[in-house]
Amino acid sequence: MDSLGNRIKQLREKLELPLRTVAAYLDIDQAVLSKIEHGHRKATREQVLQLAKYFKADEDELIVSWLSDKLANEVQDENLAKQALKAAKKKVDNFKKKK
Amino acid sequence: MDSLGNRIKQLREKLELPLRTVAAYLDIDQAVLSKIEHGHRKATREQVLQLAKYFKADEDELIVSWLSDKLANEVQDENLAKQALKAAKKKVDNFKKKK
DNA sequence: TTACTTTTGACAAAATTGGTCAAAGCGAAT
DNA sequence: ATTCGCTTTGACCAATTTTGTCAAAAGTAA
Repeated sequence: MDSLGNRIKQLREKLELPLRTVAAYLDIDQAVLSKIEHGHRKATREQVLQLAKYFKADEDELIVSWLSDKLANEVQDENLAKQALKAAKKKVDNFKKKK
Repeated sequence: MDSLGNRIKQLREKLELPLRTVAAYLDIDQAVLSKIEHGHRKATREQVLQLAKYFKADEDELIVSWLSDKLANEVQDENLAKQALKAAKKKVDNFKKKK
């Protein structure tokens, strides 16, 4: 699974579009999009959805990519990252049962 | 795996201490500690470490509890939570290899 | 009721996020 | 070597979120 940044960079380059064009569609400065592609900034949820639409890409795939970036980021430097992810999974499972 | 809040509430009640006392040790208002115990506020990393020390509890256990709370929280309402966690795990594994 | 603890909500300061803008860096074409 | 368009970087700013205080309300036990 790629980072969201890599993924949208691929998509953009396949169409040979400049940052400017895609950024305009998202209504942000191209600088921000550049940073998103490189993982120096996080995209917002809304932006991910817009990007999926724009590139006619699978929305779920991009969301998973985006979410997992956030998760990975949050624990990456932690020694206990793996255990935390495992425990988080259980918590989420449990939460789902309640509904 | 319990939430951090539950865990420290257990620890505090076993010693029959009021919020006030533990909060004083953390140098925060008891209101904040109450909220942390109930999961209405997140603790800071530093606070988790202080709590482990205070209660002579296992630091790693509390950190995992705290981290997994954060992770679970971030994806809890997402349909794709499970897939995101799975993908995050791979990303973290990959990251570790690089070091 | 009184005395103590806990919970809640309004508020404020500090930190983080999400953006703009301008300048610098890079590559390809002339 | 210069220029042209695209990309990257960094300084700065506004808006949002976080982290805490304080005071009052709600519980609880004597």
